[in-house]
This record gives sequence, structure tokens and C-alpha cells, in this order.
Amino acid sequence: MSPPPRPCLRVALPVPLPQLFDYLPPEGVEAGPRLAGCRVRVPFGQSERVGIVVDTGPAPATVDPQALRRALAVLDDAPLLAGELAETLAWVARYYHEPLGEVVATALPGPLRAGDPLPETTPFGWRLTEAGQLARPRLRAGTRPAAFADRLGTETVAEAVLDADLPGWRSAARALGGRGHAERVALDGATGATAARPPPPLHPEQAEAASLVRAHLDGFAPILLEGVTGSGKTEVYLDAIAACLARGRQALVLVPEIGLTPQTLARFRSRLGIPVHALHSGLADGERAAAWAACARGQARVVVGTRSAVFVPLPEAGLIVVDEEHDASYKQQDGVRYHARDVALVRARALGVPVVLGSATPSLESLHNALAGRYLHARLTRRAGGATAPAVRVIDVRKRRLEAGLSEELLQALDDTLARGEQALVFKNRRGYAPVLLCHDCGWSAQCRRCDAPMTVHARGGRLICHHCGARAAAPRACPDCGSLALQPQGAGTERIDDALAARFPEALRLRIDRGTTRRRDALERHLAEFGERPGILVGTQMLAKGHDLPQLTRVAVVGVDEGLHSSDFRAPERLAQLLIQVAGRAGRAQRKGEVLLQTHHPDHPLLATLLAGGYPAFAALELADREAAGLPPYAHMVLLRAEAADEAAPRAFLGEAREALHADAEARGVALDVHGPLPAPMARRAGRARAQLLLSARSRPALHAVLDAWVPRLYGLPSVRRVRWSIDVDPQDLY
DNA sequence: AGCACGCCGACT
DNA sequence: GTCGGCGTGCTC
Repeated sequence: MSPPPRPCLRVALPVPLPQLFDYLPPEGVEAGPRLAGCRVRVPFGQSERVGIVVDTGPAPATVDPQALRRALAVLDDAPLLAGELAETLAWVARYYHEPLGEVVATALPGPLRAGDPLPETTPFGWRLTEAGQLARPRLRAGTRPAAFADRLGTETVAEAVLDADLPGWRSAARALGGRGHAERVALDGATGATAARPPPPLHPEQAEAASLVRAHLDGFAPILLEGVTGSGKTEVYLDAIAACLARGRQALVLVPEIGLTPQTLARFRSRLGIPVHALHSGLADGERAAAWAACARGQARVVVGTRSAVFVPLPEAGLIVVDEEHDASYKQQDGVRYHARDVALVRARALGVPVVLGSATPSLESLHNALAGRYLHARLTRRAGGATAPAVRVIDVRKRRLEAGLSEELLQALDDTLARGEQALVFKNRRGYAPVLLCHDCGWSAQCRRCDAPMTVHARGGRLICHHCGARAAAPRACPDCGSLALQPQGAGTERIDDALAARFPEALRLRIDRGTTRRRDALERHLAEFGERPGILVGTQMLAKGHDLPQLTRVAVVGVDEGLHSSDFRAPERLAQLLIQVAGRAGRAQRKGEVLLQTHHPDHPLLATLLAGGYPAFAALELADREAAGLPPYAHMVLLRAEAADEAAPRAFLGEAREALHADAEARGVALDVHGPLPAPMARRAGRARAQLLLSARSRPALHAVLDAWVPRLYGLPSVRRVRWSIDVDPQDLY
């Protein structure tokens, strides 16, 4: 008999390989189940990695026992990933077909991924000392120390609250602390609780939705909250969160990238009366790790975060909310391509808590589930606070003269808005001066050298920028092909529209908002605050489509409708309808009646007609019927295998091999699978790299995934695999 | 993905 | 004669 196999650790490592790695435990450590979920530092090839112990047990026979190396150290006293979260991450790895180690690396904040200890999170607060109380009247009014001292008064205020209330408080705290006027104290128990602001009265629809959620706090329940823009969905969330907190449970709120504003956090905090923890990409690494740790220890009771916050530990979970659930930013577009809304649903089920999906324009996937009775469905059809829905006017611009893409009728409406002392928004989903630079004599147009895309004209026609790879060039003065000087910017982006408005309304206040003018998150806030409530015209892209109450905004003009009507992507109609509704929702949020102007060459297009006549629900019903007839999601399920390489032929070669390998799997299983490709990606070259894809779709999700289970691991060993960068995208949102 | 090992061009 | 190109193989 051979000696009993030595127990070893099965470790998931952040490497793109579809397997676990086995190690002997560190010297003096016994391998046992208590190590599962702990991080370990291990030697890997020539270097070291931090991985997670998945389980422990005898080394499998497939590994030569002599080849086993010894782990260097166990980094956690208690499992960092355990229970439901560990199960969810394993589900993500299986469902999205990514190595577990990569999934874990995606879920953990940077410092924890690198092996740092879980940071201290004892909450601290500040209070004035007796000397500080005496000195308080002598502080010069308007200074930071004075504001800090006034905020403290006779209370002890949590640092988390100060972070939200008083930007720059730390310098004041240091100054007063140094003089012995203020002191930092550890908080215990109900940390930083303040009086919760009483909720506003809910209108009947809100109350009904709120009681539906309250009735389902005891177990898993997916609830679609479909509420028109301005109907007060947030108050329903807040009611549900308050009920969840009252039961002593934690609440997780996911918001789109653009939706997480200081105002949102302040509103949540003041209504709930406790610190609200934020988790988003703008935080420093240490702050993210601290927020994660506070969740793990149950100190964070309410967490508001963007996509990756769906992976925070929730030992006492009571509720998950996904706001604007249709928003595309929930789908990660590189690495592990998970959809945070879908992960939230899986977690809610595993945790046995309700999950509220809120939107004015639900994704067709969620709507389909609600209509099929798989989700509870609450509707808010009326705007809160007496605001009425905006009127919609279609401007038919066929055969009309356009100035920078704007019709005379539209310009007159803007004039009228300014004359009444109100604000207007001109929405165009294209930044820059013009999307194309064209030679009027020979038809040449400026193309990016590294992408299959025209370069966008910027700086009043002076510069060319590729929006796909960032390449920049000076605009030529003469056509490089024929030498003609008749180079004309074709079409109009926000910059050109803004120019035209400046010429037409030289006196008017204007503000342009797009990714060119407003790179940073807080810049949007700042610009809008500066603009204030004075009469004027906003010009902007997507960025202006959501969030932000602009009470003086009464007219919204949409000028880019036609581009959206002609896109080939099957999700384009859904996106356009959502965008139109969201943009229209900007108009007339206060007491003033709003008007939306849709400028189009296709006033009779079925999408517009349906949307105008029956709103989003009518559009969605029609679109769902189309999707069903065409065998598209949500009636079928898709997986996209992408490949790209500098070498023109490599992506197609790799995908061809992948297709061959698939054939064997699918045939063996007798699965009805549609395979398209290898095909060039809709943008076949980007940043100098050739791109191609293979699209799989099937009516049955389990059958599709059964095929993937066998197929994806084999992709790692295909002959061409090292010649390309490849990725697998389950439930792709974009087919390019 | 990283990192080593391993055979063929333009440089000191 | 070397430094270094990236093709191929491996990572418990």
C-alpha cells in the first residue's frame, strides 16, 4: 500500500486558466476545511500570487505528488469569502465561464486582491471638548473650523457623516484637535445615527408599491417597479430600506455609474438617519477596501454602489435594490463580463431576500419576466408632486432647411422658451463638431488609420479625433486625394449645435455637457450648479439623459432620433425608446408643463408612432412580439465568442477552430444551437487590430450552457489560441 | 496572463 | 562574435 495522500489546498488563482491549483499547506499549518475561503500566498511559476482556498483534501491523482509546491502563507484568520458570497462567486464563474480566480479578483477591492489584511473599520466620530465649546464663539465665521465646530455642536458626529456633510472637514478637525478643542472618539453600537427625516406622504400608487415590497421582506421575491420618470420610485426604495433596517437587516442599493451623486447619498442619509456607505470607482483603493470590510462586519447597514458593489458581503442582508435596472452600465464590458442586475437576482435568491428592480423603461428581459409572472410587478403611472407628463410634438423636417441640424421650428421654440425665462435642453447623442469630414468634389472622407471608422471633426473643423482609439490629427486644409479645398464637415455634433445656438442667441446663457467638456463625475454637478435656474439652453449627450432635477427645464428638443432608427443592432430600438423616454423625462419636473420636441425625417416610423401613442409599455409589447418572432432575447439566449489580433487572419482562424470544436459538442448533445460566424465584428478593425466573432444562440438556456461547459475549457487549448486575444461574453449587450 | 527557454537577424 | 526578435510551453 502507498502512504495515505497528504492533504492539500485547492487554490483558485487570478490567471486566465480554467483550473484550480493544488498546494501543500504552509509549514506548520494543517490543511483542513476551516481554510476554505481564506486567501493564501503561493509560489506560481517564477513569481508569487494571492489566491483563494476553494477546498482542502487529498491531491487528485492527476497531479504528480512530487510536483506539489508548498503555499507560503495563509493570509486570513477567518474565511474572507464564505457562505452565500462564495457560492455566488462560484455561480458567476460557472455562468459566465470564467476561471474562479479571475472572478474572485474581480469581486475583491484591489488591496484585498493583493493580499493586504482586511482593514480596520472601527467607526470614529468627533466631538468638541469643553475647551472647544468655550472657544467656539470666537472662531471666525465662514471658516472651515467654524463650520466644523458648528456642525458638531454638542453632539458626537461620525466621520462617515462628516464626509458627506462637510467636504474638507479633516483639515478643520486637525486644527481644532491640535489645540485640544476637538477629539476623535471610537463610536459603538448605533454609529452616527441622527434623526431620520420623516418621509413625505406617499401617493396611493407609491403606497401600494411600498406595501407590496413590505409584504415580501421575508424571502426571495423579485419585484419589478415600473414607474414613469418623476413618479417617485426613490421614495418606494427608501420606504423598503427603512423597513429592512427596522428588522435589523442590511440593504444594498445598486445605481448606474452616472446616478451615484453626492445628492443621492445625502438624500438617503438624511431620510434614513444613519450613515450610508458609498462604493464606486471614484473611491481610493483603501476606501473601497474599508467599505467592503464594513459590509463584511455588518457595520455598514446601507450600501449604495455601482456595478461592482454587487459583490459586497452581506452577512445580514435584508433587501437589494437595482435602480434604473435597464442601464447598460450594469454589464461589465471587459474581463469577467457579468451583469450586476442578474448577479443581484441570483444573490437575492440565495440570501432569501427581495430584490427590487426599478426603472421607467425596464429592460425587455425584466419586463418579459414580469409579464410571465416570474416577477411581481408594481407600476407607478403618475408623476409625484402634481407634475404632469410633458406634451410631445413631432417636427417633420423632410425638405426643411436645417441649420447645424436644427430646424427653424425648433429654433423658434427655443426662442420662445428663453423669452419666458425658462430653460431648454437640446439633446444630440454625438459629441464633437461633426461626425464626418467629407470632400465635396471627390467624395473622400477622413477615416481613422487604425479603425474602420470615420474620424470625428472637433475644434470648429480644425481637428480630427477618432472616438474609438483616441487618435488625433489636424484637419487637412485640402483633400488629400484630389487637392480640392471643398472639405465640408458633414452632420452636427454637440459642439456645432452649440456654435449655431451661439450665433442665433448671442445673449443667451448656454452650457454644453458631453464627455469632451465634462470628463469627471463631479464636473457635471459643478456645471449644472453654476448654470442654476437662470434662463438658458443646455446642449448635451447621453450624460444629460438621467438623474438631475432641473426644475426650470420646460423644453427638451431631441435632434438625433434618426440615427437610432437605422442601427442594425437588434437592441437599438429598445435603447432608443429608453433614451427618448429618459430624455423626455427631463422636461417639466416641477409645476411647469413640459414639452418635448422630436425632430425627425421619419415622423411615421412605427417605433415613434407606437411610443407616442402608447408610451413605453406599448412599445415594449410590440418589440417583445418582434423579438419572439425573430427568435431573439429574451426568447433566446446568446453567447458571443470574440477574438482580436494585430494579424488579420488570426481571429478568423481561431474562431474557425472554435466552431469545429463546437460542432462535436453540440452534435454529441443533440442541442438545437444556432451558430453564426466566424464573422468580422461590425467594426472589423479597431486600434489597429482585426476583430471577429462567433455568435451562438439557443432557445434553451440550460442546453446552451451544457454545451458551453464542455466547449469553453477546450478553447484554451486550440492551436491558434496564442495568436489572439479572445473572450467569451454570455448574454452580450452589444454585438460588436 | 507572465515568464522562461530556444533558435535566427543587425549591431559593437 | 553578441543582444534580442517573438514562437512555444508551462504554471499545482
